Amino acid sequence: MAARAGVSTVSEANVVRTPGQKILESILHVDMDAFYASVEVLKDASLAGKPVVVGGTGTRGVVMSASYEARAYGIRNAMPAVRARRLCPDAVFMPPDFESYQAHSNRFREILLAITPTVEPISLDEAFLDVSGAYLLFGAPVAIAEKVRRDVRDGIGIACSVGVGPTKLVAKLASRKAKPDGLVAVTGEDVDAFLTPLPARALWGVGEKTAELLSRLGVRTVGDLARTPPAVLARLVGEQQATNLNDLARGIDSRRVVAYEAPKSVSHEETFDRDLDDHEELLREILALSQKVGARLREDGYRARTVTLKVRLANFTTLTRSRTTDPPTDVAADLYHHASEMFRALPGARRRVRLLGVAATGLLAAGEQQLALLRGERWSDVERAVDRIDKRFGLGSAMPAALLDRRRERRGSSDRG
DNA sequence: TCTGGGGTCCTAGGACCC
DNA sequence: TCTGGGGTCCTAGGACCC
Repeated sequence: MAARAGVSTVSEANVVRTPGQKILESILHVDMDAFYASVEVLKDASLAGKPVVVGGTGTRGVVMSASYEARAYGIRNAMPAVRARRLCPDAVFMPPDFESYQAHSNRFREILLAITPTVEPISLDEAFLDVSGAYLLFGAPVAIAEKVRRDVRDGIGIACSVGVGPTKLVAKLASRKAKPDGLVAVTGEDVDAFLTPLPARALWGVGEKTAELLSRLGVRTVGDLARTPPAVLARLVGEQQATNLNDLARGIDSRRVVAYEAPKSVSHEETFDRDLDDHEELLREILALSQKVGARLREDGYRARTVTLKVRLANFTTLTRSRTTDPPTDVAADLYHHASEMFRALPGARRRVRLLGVAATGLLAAGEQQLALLRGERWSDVERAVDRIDKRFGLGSAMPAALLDRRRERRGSSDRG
């Protein structure tokens, strides 16, 4: 892997403009390589050089991260675990350790913030940087990209790949090309040549379904897409998406790097090891999910206007039901009240359920709250007290009596909490 | 091959209001 | 009597991203 480092680097001379001229290629996309798997190797050095897979330890898991040694066997992210096992029976399968990933991610963010405040985290292991204001301190974008790679490797011990470009899309695609452990910079005049040959699937917003629709039109590459009139595209994918795709394909992407955006929803869901059909058991799961969502809302200081229940049946069909509440709430008892009512109202009782989820949307920050908190105050106080107990004695120290059975049932099973 | 969990965004129809 | 137009909100479903 190390042998590939820096292979595709475009020389700095291509990027720097004469003084006074704007440096256009100032967006960096930084992406740590095989992040979860790399953290597991840091935690246990004996895993180094082995095929390591995070996820897929349960009966229904998918691969969440695979080391490059595992990828050599054809193992990919989001692949069902059973298939990954078949491809490489000797791979080490690890359950995810999100606390550790979060800690390494915080460190990652600190390293990036030491370069510029304009850091937009995309996930735990990935971020955009706008370094147009960092020239005097750290030099041209490509020099900064090299510094980021050094700092991340020295500070965390994990390799990362960096893409440099004039837009988010180009920077993102450049970092993908740079993987693993590399750096690719694309200048403004090279954007067309860079984008045109890529498969349409590479673009943001083109997934499996859209790629299939496009291929029926004979559209396979980004270049094909750029040549397709938006009106033709619109019949397939809708007005908005058509304009969006046509712009991206021609290198037009005006999205800025935004350091912080308020969350729009908070949710928890769980796929069960086996399909459930017992009504009481399902209601207990809905209560447990409501508890988690409520705790998150209070911790982050939001109240939700809308509660959504998600139910995936054994045959994978997915139903959602949502309800807008007045006043907004951060109280788990309220979330449960609505979610359980919506569950009971579903047609066709006694169906086998594969997954349940509870989501809170229409979030209002504490500052935006009206004074209309007349209902729910009592429960809110109770749950705040539970939050304090959890903080002192660990999550789950205090819980509704209805959940005690659930906890006992799960002890000693696959549940590690 | 048999499909996780956390999110964002879009579409489309219906209700409701002016 | 047989039918407006626009705006906004709500709900259900689905594609997509990491």
